[in-house]
Amino acid sequence: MDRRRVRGRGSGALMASKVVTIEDVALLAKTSPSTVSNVLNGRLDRMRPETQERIQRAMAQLGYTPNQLARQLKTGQVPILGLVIPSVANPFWGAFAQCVEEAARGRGYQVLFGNAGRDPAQEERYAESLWGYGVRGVIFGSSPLSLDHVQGLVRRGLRAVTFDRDTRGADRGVGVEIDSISVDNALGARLATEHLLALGHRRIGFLSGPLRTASRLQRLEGYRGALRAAGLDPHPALVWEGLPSEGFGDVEGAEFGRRGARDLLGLAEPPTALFAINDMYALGAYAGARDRGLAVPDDVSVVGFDDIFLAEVAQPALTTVRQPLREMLRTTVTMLVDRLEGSRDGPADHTVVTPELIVRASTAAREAA
Amino acid sequence: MDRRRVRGRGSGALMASKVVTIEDVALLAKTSPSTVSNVLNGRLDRMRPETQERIQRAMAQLGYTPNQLARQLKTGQVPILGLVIPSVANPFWGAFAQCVEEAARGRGYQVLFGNAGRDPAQEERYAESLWGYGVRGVIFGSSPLSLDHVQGLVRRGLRAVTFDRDTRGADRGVGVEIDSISVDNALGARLATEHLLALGHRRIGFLSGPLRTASRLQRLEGYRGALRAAGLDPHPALVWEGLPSEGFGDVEGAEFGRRGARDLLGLAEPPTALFAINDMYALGAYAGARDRGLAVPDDVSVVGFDDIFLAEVAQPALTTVRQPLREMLRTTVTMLVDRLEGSRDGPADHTVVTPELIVRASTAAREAA
DNA sequence: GACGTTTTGTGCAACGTTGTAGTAAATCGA
DNA sequence: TCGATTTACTACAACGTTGCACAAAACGTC
Repeated sequence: MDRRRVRGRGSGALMASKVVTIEDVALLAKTSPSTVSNVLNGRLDRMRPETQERIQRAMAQLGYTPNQLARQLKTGQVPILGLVIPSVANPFWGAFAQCVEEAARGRGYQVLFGNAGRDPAQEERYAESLWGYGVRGVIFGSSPLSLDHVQGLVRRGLRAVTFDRDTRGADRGVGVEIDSISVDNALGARLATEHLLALGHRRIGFLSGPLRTASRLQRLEGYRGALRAAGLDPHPALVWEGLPSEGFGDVEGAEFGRRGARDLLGLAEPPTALFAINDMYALGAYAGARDRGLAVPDDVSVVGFDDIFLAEVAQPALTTVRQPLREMLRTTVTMLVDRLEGSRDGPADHTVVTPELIVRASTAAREAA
Repeated sequence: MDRRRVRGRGSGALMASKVVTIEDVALLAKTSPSTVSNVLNGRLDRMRPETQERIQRAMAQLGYTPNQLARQLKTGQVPILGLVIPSVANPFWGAFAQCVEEAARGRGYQVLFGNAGRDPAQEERYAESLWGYGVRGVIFGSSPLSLDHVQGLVRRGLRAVTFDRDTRGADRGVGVEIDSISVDNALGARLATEHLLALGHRRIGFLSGPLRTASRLQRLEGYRGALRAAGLDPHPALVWEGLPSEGFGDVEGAEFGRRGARDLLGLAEPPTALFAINDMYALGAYAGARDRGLAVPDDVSVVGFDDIFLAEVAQPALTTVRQPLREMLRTTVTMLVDRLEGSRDGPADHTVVTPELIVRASTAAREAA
């Protein structure tokens, strides 16, 4: 009986499609699958140029594309990096994903991404499924405080790098290797706060969503530290945390910022400046100020964090704390791929990058009221 | 000799990692790989509940994750949808990717995305590599005018849907099945232009990057049609196309919009209103107007296209033509998955969705100058 | 022309999973 | 107690590729 393919049977219901295999190529080129495989893997010294050329022609003629699934079934992994982020719909994470993809492409890897909305269960499901596809390296963008949910996978050999999430504590607990990279969040927040203090502001609001990530807590600390250093008492009422039941504002960051600004500016003694947890919140704060009939920067100064490209285009251009995203992610990808390919080993690396304050038009000296 | 794994050899240099296989589970559960496979595939009627439970326990204990690579080697495909877009860094495409991911998840698929920057060669490389991973369904977001570069793959069985790109012409040429979905671009542009005309504007600029996509040309036609219908002669000088040598402004849309607005508003007879090819351009146009010392909407009205979430937050809130992205992409994913799973067949489907004008604060009646 | 040597090419057993075709064990009817 | 059924489970050959170990030419060399 002819053993050639009979596809599309079974319960799976996925449809048939004709696939050109290495064997078809070998047949047409009058050679063996092994030799074709040798061509694919660059072992050209093991054949006559003439043979190679015949194979190349056959491949082109049949439109052959190697089946990566089968190819990597032997090695057990696949040149894909997993990327777990809260939501690509947020311009910050969009730019993030773009930078990761560029850096990965430079190393011959592709990127499989998932929006996990900072939900540990979702992150875990996601990481599990990546593992199942042979993905052995994952970048976690701003995860929840704990990484327990991926420890199992990491123990089994998953290489991970976290962005904006210091994993030093986690390491000690379980002896597991997780690299991390982040900006010095406390410093960034201090820079922003000191800038506002220098402009004469004394009541400075802190505009954040839920404080359940390491980076947000660090920014809060930086803000408080700067206030204390200036002899001011950080007032809890000026810290806006949203409602605990709600999300992190990853999709609706601007909406959160708007509501928060409206709330803070509606206080009996409203702040004269706002430090937002990120640029989307800050841009939302513009709208919130407008809702209260206040102008930026004349009535309220606003500082953001991240320096997304919208910061410069915004009206007025946003003063913000810049994270050098592209460079950071190049480093991240390098760390990860080096570990995957075995050229780096040893204890986890925790890179901390220095942020920079970019002064634009959204901050002004407090009117001598 | 023990045949258990010896990994990490070979030239590939990809590192070892211990992998739990179906056989390990079978061993621990004192049963056969086949039975474990039956559990995995829900054929529970073929075993005692007790056996099933033993297997479940073994899987949990070993932390077993099925190897999708091997699993799908038989079926030849994988529950992943490919997504080819210009750039995730652009908030529109970010939201786009998010919607696709949500819809795909609802159908049990994941999304592998790539930024192709509208470069046909890049798109082709990308589609090839997706094919190699067993991906049999791809969504193309706003591709170049021609789809020749993926025809080969489509003939081999790739299922594709294009967004914002009518493939009717392509079909006739090669008899290949490509579904498409798009908004009625001409109508959207007409709506926008008529709105501006109704406000009394007579010199209306058309702010676009290179006109090398179907959707952009259609929008231009809609704009021209509306002008003609109002008895006006569309003036070529009012159509800004950027420089042909440059990109499409997918990453730097706002920057393009800013430059274009600056150019148009610097004309001897400047327009009093601008219709931007998309919202990022429109937001950039705000900055361009500001550069010229003009205010929106007092001195210039601006209309965008897409209705990205920033449109509402912007200062002033942007009047724009809304594309119902979420619904469109749900339809797109449904079409694609149905084809993949064989529940839909027949000739290509070309869905055209009706856009809606959302009037906000960036347009105003022309001052009776 | 018999022997090494190099060059060029091939056979085969994996990789982890699936589904069919099968066997073994339990149950049943008479 | 014997065959016939049903139930519970398993053997095995794929899927497309890889890389080692091996084989067959081709080429000296004396």
